[in-house]
Amino acid sequence: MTSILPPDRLSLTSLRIFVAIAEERNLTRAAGREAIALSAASKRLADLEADFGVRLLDRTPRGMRLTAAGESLLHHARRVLGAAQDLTADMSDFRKGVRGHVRLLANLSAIVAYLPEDLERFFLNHPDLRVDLQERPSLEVVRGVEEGQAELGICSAHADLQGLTVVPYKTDDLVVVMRADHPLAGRGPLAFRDTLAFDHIGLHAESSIFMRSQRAARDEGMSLRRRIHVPGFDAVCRTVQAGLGVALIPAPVFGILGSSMSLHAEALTDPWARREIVIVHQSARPLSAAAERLHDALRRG
Amino acid sequence: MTSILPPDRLSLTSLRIFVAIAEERNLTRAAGREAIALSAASKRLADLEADFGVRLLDRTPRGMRLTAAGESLLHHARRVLGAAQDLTADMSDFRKGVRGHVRLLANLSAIVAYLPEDLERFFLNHPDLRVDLQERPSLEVVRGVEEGQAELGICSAHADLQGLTVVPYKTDDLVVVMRADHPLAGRGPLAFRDTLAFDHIGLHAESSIFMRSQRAARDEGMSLRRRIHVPGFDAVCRTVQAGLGVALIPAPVFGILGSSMSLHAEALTDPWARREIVIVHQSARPLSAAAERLHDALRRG
DNA sequence: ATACGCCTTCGCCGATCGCGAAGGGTCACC
DNA sequence: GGTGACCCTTCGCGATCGGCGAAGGCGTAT
Repeated sequence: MTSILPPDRLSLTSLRIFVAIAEERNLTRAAGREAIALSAASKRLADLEADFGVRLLDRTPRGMRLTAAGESLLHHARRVLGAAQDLTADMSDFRKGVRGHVRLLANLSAIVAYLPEDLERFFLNHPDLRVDLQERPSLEVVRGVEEGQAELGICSAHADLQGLTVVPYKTDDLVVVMRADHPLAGRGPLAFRDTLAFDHIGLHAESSIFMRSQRAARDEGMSLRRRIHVPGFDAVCRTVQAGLGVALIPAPVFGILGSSMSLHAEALTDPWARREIVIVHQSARPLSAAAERLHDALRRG
Repeated sequence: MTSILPPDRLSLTSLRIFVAIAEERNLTRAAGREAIALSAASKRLADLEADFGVRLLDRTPRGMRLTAAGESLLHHARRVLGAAQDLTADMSDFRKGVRGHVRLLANLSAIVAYLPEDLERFFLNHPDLRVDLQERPSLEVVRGVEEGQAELGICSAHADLQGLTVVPYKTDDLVVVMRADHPLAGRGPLAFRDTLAFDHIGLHAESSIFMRSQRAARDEGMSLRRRIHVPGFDAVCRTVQAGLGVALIPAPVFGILGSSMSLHAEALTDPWARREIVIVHQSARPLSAAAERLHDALRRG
């Protein structure tokens, strides 16, 4: 039974140097890049191999080549170093006077439409707090909060929310954006059905807007003509501007992006176009002081 | 401009000890637990605080209490140490003779229905390879492969697969499971519509089976009566057995779980009940030798 | 007041780490 | 087939780091 060597004997410096060697495939260059003597780098590598009992690189006359074990270590080392990097970055914030940190997951609509102003106001009142905001599709927001990756989540209300505390955040309405010269422009509020004759520009396939509209198309007994998926509402709008089709976006997003691009929007009359956006957190664990503040601020926002 | 201190000055040992202190909220006990002298633990903690320039714990006469910065560090430290743990575990495999490691993401259906036998056969031919298998909903399988978290993915074919190389893996058919005394039992192949009068037991909301059947319900102009979501097909079957409703599961899964639970299954006639399951990987990056082997084995499986 | 629990500081010693120098391969080019 | 250009490894030395136990400060309990 070879006991797994405790993570102790492992040094982040060695990992960093290993990554450099693996990337450069050349000890000399790697040592230069890491500002360390060639001999020291060599020793660290040899020690790693000795500790793990595994050859990590095949030495060739003109450099080094990763073994399978080396490939695996490279992958893991990057993860470890990335996590360490995040750690120091956060600590550095605290040193600069930050007094609290909240991890927040939110869907793209919320990030584009509502969070900027709400967070701005929040930071005015709490300059000493910081928010780590990550974009996720609504379903993954829920998962992330359940798993404790983040304390707070913002997502559309239709995910499976049991075990979480839910408070309403915003209500938003989807609108149809199109070029000003589009046949549908100026016709007033539209039924989703009316848009099905045209190509739709969508976010990535996990987005709740896309899933929703696809379902709605089925409900109409038709299928959604989606010509392209692009990342981000700005890309959606530019694509619409290019005349590739129409798109569904939250009304506030149109207010931000659409006007400056001289696009046109019509309201959508279907009931599902009104979406409830909520704030969620684990019911079991109490919120940190910082998260509590943010939660309050968003709820009142 | 305070430069972020490089991850170098960070020692995994210090992090481990910090975690112990934070958990025990008592230096003496933490030092005992980590088998280190009290003085050494104290010094490591002091050094951490000095390096980060931040107070991590408030000293009270009866122990220690985490500050906000300490809470944050605890979170990060756990991540870093977890990653380091994974690293050493994998390296330990290699030392024991493993010659390759493949990270594989798959949806639950594949994991339950097909992978066990295919992997068994694979390991017979390749006892020196190892597979890290993680369950994800199909959409996240795709994301994981795109982001390089795993080399190979197995998912249903309907996700957005551009940029990935796709080969067919299996075709499976969904069946309706129910208790033997259920009204629908023994009526022969069913249309999904016929099941809508009864409660449905579902996997978590991200599962493609659930999303699919919900869409199908809409297509029928009805809504799915879902009484409960449970994690895992075994839980689904037990819930069905308890008489809480019917459920859709892949036919092979019924073969494995259903019979021993004296459940009954009927085929589903709707065309969407036949699902294509595929193997995907990044087209851009070449597969490692080990992944190549697994890919071949699964494809032929 | 005394004793106890909890943390910090200090001085000493052994282990670790980095550096430069020396060494030994392979390949390319005369 | 020598010679030089690379590329990596090994070795010995000095500096630094990290651990240990002893001594000390501080608050609380008795």
